[in-house]
Order: sequence, then C-alpha cells, then structure tokens
Amino acid sequence: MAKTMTRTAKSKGESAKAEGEAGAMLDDIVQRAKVAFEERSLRFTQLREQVFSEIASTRGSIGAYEILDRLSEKGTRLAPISVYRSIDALIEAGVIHRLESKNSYFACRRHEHGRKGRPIFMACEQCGGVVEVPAQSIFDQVAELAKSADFTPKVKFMEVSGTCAACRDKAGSKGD
Amino acid sequence: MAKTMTRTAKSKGESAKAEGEAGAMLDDIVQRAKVAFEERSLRFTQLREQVFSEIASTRGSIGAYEILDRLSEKGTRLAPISVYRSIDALIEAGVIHRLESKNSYFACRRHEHGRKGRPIFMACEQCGGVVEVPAQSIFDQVAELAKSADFTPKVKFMEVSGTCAACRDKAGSKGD
DNA sequence: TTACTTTTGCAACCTTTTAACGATGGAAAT
DNA sequence: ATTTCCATCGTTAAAAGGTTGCAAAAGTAA
Repeated sequence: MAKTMTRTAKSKGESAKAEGEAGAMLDDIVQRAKVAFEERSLRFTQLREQVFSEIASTRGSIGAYEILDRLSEKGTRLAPISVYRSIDALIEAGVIHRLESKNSYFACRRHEHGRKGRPIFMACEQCGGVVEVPAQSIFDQVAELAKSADFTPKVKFMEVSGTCAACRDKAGSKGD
Repeated sequence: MAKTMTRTAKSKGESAKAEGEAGAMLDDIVQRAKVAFEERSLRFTQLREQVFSEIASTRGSIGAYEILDRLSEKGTRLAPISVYRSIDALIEAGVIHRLESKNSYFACRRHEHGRKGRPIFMACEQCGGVVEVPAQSIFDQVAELAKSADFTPKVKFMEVSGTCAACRDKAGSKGD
C-alpha cells in the first residue's frame, strides 16, 4: 500500500538501487516537474515538491485530505488550505490533473505517450488507476460539434470511468 | 437546526421568469418527468416533484443546497439528505443529470433533440446554461479508444465547459 | 388487518474547498 | 544594504457539498 519513503535523503546515483525502480522513477518525475515550473517561472517550493511527490507516488489518484494525512505521518503537518494552494500551483504548472468525478488529483503522464495530442483520462473504478490515452481527434470533433452548436469550447480534458484490464481479469475477488 | 439554515442564499441562476411561456413549459416538463417515473414504476412523490421543479425551472444548473434554500423560501424546509435522496431518484429516472465539474444538477432535455444518441453537455461558464448536443459517434470512438487501451468504459456522459453564443456575443465586459 | 417495502424526517457528522489576514522570504530597485 | 513589492506560507475559521443511522409515515399487497 503506502510505501513510506523519505524524499529528503535521495542522491541520484544510489537511490535507484536502494529504493527500487519506483524511487528512481519518482525522482525522474519530480525532476520533470521542477523543469515545468522553471519553464513557467514558477517556484517549485519545498511544499509544492512534497505535495507533488505524494501525488506522483500514488497509483491512481489521491484526494487532498489523503495528501494531508500522508504528509502528516511524515512529520509535515499542514492545514488543508496549504495543500490546496500547492495543488493549484501544480495544476497551473500542468504537472498534475484534477479528476473531477472523484475530487482527486493525479500526476500528468503525458510524456509517456509522447505528446500525441490531448489525452482522455480513463479512471478505473476498482483500483483507482488512471490511464491517459491520447485522443486529439476526439477533442477536435468535440470542437466541431461545439461550433455547430454555436458554443465556444474550453475543454481541458475528458474523463471516462470504467474498469481497467487488470481489474476486469481478476474480477470477483475484490480488495479495495 | 444549525447548518441547514445558516447558509447564505446565493443565486447561481434564475428560476422561472415571466411565468407565461416558462410556466406552461415547466408543467410540460414536469409531466414528462412523471411519465418517466411511471415507466419505471418509480414514485413521483410530492417531494421529488418539488425538487424536480426547482431544477427544471432553473436556467443552467443548480446545486443541492440552493434547491434547499429555494424550497425553504417557499415554505418547505428540508434537510440536505432529503434533497439528495430526491436527486438520486431523479437521476435514476433519467430526468436530471449531474454536472460533475460544478457539483450541480440540471433537467434532461434529451427530448429536445429527439434522442439521436447520447449527448455531450456543453456548460456555459458565463450564464450557467447547459446545452445537450447529441454525439453518439464521439461516445463510440471513446469506446473504441478504451478497447484499444484494454479498458472497459462506463461513460455516462461528457462535459465540455466554454461559452455559449449569447454570452460570447455580449462579451466585452468581462465577468470572471 | 397484518406484513412488507418505499419514502421521509431528523440529528449529527464527514469531506472538500475557500476566505481572511497576517507573517515571511526572496527579487530587485534605490 | 535597505526598502519595497509580490508571491508564498501559516493559522484560524467557515462555507459548500454530501453521508450515516435510525425511526416514523405512507404506500402496496395478502
């Protein structure tokens, strides 16, 4: 479940082995986030980094209060508003997205599919996992439809809930 | 009665206006809702009808607590749960939809476009109006995409926010 | 009637999000 | 270096949205 890893002591060279691939990947993702902030002249503060790390190390999406709880278990006790402020900044920098249907947040993985246009988010109702599927043509068509309805769209993204392959297969013995 | 009544009324949309055409139309819509309930052997109780009427007479979408406030102004003071239960029933009967991105509800107008497949909802950020645009092919394509991602979709509907024609035209003085 | 199901009423509580206001800390202009 | 400015953060508080649990009514069927 929740792997309690400490972000504080993590030097690039050895952390990969010490913490496994996931740890290395997280460093990587955090690094990318940092760059995203710099590109926009926004500050990737310690607080924002902590919040981002929690989100990014979560399989699926995570709610604001769970971020709060996890950070507090790690010694950083925050007020809700602080988390929300970080979340706002992270969304603005484009490194996380909000899953409207679940009031939760997840790290953007656009890089994983090479920026082939805007993605649709498929959120698994069983395991909470979120997959981003590039679907620019869908967005284009929606834009078309909107135009014909004389509507100026401002779509940020689309959500589709359902069941992922893994959960479908192991259907029957449900855990979380 | 602490919480239930201390909320400040905030009008997000307007209820029935001229009462002339709108009133007749409302009766019509309520009648249709009644039929929808009967078709499913559900009870269109007085409470549900009241809640539905508030929703249906709202231009755009309306939140649960605003329904609460409006009904209470009309003498029907309810607990939140009562409104939510009615909302659940109304959604189940298919006569209203929930706008996920705004935590609010609006009356279904499928009949207006003759049931040509599932609609996308276009919600105007300025005036709060919601237009349903039939878009079965979009849903089909999403289903295709999902399949290719090995994901079993369960889309109920899609939301697109933006600006409607009327609001775009009378733009100039920015709102927010 | 009795028995059963559905709907309501009521109180309390939980979760999510924002407001208000002051303090801090870094950039940059003086 | 010091003042000035702005973004960020801490703290308190509360608004907005939603749920649980239980009991009383109202409807349905026998």
